[in-house]
Amino acid sequence: MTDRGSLRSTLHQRGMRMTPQRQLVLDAVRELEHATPEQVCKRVQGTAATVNITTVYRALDLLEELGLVRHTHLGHGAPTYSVEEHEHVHLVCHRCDDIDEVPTELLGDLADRLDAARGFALDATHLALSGVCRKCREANPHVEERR
Amino acid sequence: MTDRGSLRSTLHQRGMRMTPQRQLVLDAVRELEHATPEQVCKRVQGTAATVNITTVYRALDLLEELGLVRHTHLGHGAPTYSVEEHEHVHLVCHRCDDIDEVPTELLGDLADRLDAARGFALDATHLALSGVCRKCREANPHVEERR
DNA sequence: GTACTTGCAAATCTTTTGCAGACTC
DNA sequence: GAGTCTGCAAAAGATTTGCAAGTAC
Repeated sequence: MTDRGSLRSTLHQRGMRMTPQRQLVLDAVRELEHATPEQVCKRVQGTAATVNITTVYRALDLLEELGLVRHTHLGHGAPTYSVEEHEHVHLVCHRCDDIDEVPTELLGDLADRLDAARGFALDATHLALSGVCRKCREANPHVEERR
Repeated sequence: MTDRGSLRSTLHQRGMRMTPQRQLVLDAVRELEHATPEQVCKRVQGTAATVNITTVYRALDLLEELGLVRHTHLGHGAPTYSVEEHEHVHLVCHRCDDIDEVPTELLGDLADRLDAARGFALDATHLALSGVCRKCREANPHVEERR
């Protein structure tokens, strides 16, 4: 149900439409990756200057409900949105705020272990792992400051 | 430098003091575990009603700078504070918002693998892992909704 | 015409900042 | 008396809500 046609009909069943604003928001999320609502709004306004941030929030909610985008908490406040297919684990450096991505396979059997230990179904892509990135470690090897 | 005496002298070196408000905030964090600034404030006000939320924020910042407390992003907005020694990985259920904790050892060699793959120094306690807890899975086994 | 969408303004919530008075040494 | 600490009020930033006007079918 990810292709354009079925998206339209999914919306239609609910009496909703794929409006230009919603399409622009979806496009912006696709293009930007890891964008905050604010950033998405800026991007959309590059094409259609009058689109309101309120509309962006509402569109993001709707698109998330439809399973087209998802949001990830990268720490320090702002959630970021990306398209649903964009599946990997995020690594956030809390020194420079850089975001790196690694395939979920790198987690190995962590999900299984959490399931076994606590019955917890891990959703690895929803949250980021925090730490210090290579660049920052090389720049300043001793501090392991946290934010 | 975690005991009361050296804390006092650390503060003193900076021309600062361990005021009743700061002590109350520290106590509240100790008692509550995973408390938001809001919750800490409520707790403190139970003892000293006039303490302002501003003071709580400032005390939390200071205590964090001193390495006595740390904050963790558990997703959906609010950071929560806990005492520094409180070291484990948090599992947040995004259905019921329940927080579970597992020893960091359960991550196995994840930290090593991230280091090897990306030179990333994982700080496992800073962020939570997100997913669905046992209770919610049993209550409603099919949905794997995200928040 | 009805129902959905949008933009705008205002409300809300969280966190930060400026400042004057109180307190400590 | 100098410098720190606090409470209050206001500012700032992010997100949500109410509502009237616009639009699609």
